Amino acid sequence: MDVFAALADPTRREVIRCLAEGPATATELAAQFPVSRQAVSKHLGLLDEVGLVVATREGRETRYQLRPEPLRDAMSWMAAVGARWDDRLAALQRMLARPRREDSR
Amino acid sequence: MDVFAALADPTRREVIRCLAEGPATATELAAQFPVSRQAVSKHLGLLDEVGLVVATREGRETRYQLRPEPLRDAMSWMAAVGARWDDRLAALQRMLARPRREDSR
DNA sequence: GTCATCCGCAACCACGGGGTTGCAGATATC
DNA sequence: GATATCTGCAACCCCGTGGTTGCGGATGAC
Repeated sequence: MDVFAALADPTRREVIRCLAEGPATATELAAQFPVSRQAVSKHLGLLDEVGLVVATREGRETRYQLRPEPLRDAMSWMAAVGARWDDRLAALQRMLARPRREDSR
Repeated sequence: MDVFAALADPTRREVIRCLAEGPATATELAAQFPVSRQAVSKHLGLLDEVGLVVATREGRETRYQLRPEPLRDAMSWMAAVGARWDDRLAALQRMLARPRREDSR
């Protein structure tokens, strides 16, 4: 399962959107979704495998936190593909290719 | 089927990569893949539905051409999600949000 | 200690989608 | 006109996966 496949599911994208506003547990997230806690938990497990999320256990609950780095990889691929067809994507590609160290957050 | 789902399949991504180097027909593409022509044709049909590709019939063959606009939409979503977690993604989001008219090549 | 939560694991189901093969239609080529 | 390509449509198979339910194990509250 790669990043694109992880982003393919609408529920998963919504989970990501929620996590973008702050860390949360599986049950908290499941409360705002029409699916069961187990389903959300599965999605979070997938997102964790791909690296889009990190899980930290605190007592009896585990908080999930967004990790946007894989998104940059995906965007890099897209920018590279579209670079020779779209000037703005070419500009984005140059931007993404430029390595920096003071990255995430 | 949305753009992310379209990008989820590795074969489809490879097709897109090939089309980035120039238009091609289904049979031409199938020649460089381990799958049948029909499979490639299906993928091209999907990519057409999503808008990542346009098909133009010339005589008895149909050429497929890349159309990178949907990629920008996808990148825009990702940038928006990661914006509050990553400064560079925030910069990209500002860049993608800026509307222009002299777009796709 | 007892009870209530929160969680993960496992089994199970249903559906979609990637792949194949086969065939019929349309277009160049001779 | 006869033939060879190029294509699209349809039927079919199989496996991955999103979803469910049920259960048992940890942890916190009383």
